[in-house]
Amino acid sequence: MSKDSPNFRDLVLDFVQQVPAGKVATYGQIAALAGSPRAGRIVGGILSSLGMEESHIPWWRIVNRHGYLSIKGHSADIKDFQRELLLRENVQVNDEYLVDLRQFGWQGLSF
DNA sequence: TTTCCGGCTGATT
DNA sequence: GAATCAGCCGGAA
Repeated sequence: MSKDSPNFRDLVLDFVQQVPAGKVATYGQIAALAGSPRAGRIVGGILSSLGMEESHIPWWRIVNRHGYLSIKGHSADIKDFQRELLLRENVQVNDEYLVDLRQFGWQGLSF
């Protein structure tokens, strides 16, 4: 791997940080922006690997294509934590950990 | 180095 | 809408 070439990881993190508060983005969205529309799973893997250390990255604003908090985390309460963070940003999350992408989907970039 | 799995997505059936 | 297939890139074994 060349270190002078921007990896997917770096690009993904950069885009995730550009997600405005009160909005959520999908893995595919970020992946597409990073250059690979099918690499959504990589985005998930990256965010999970980051952990809370990279707190400057709003990983909690990343949900899957259905608006579901697909985060796996190391604890079963991680989703509840993410839900609270989103609710605090005026993002409605129901009991199923589902977000209404029609309303909060981040479509201010490619859409 | 190779191989396999995975927090996904889009297209097709 | 649900099920299936293939492609994407990274990390662990």
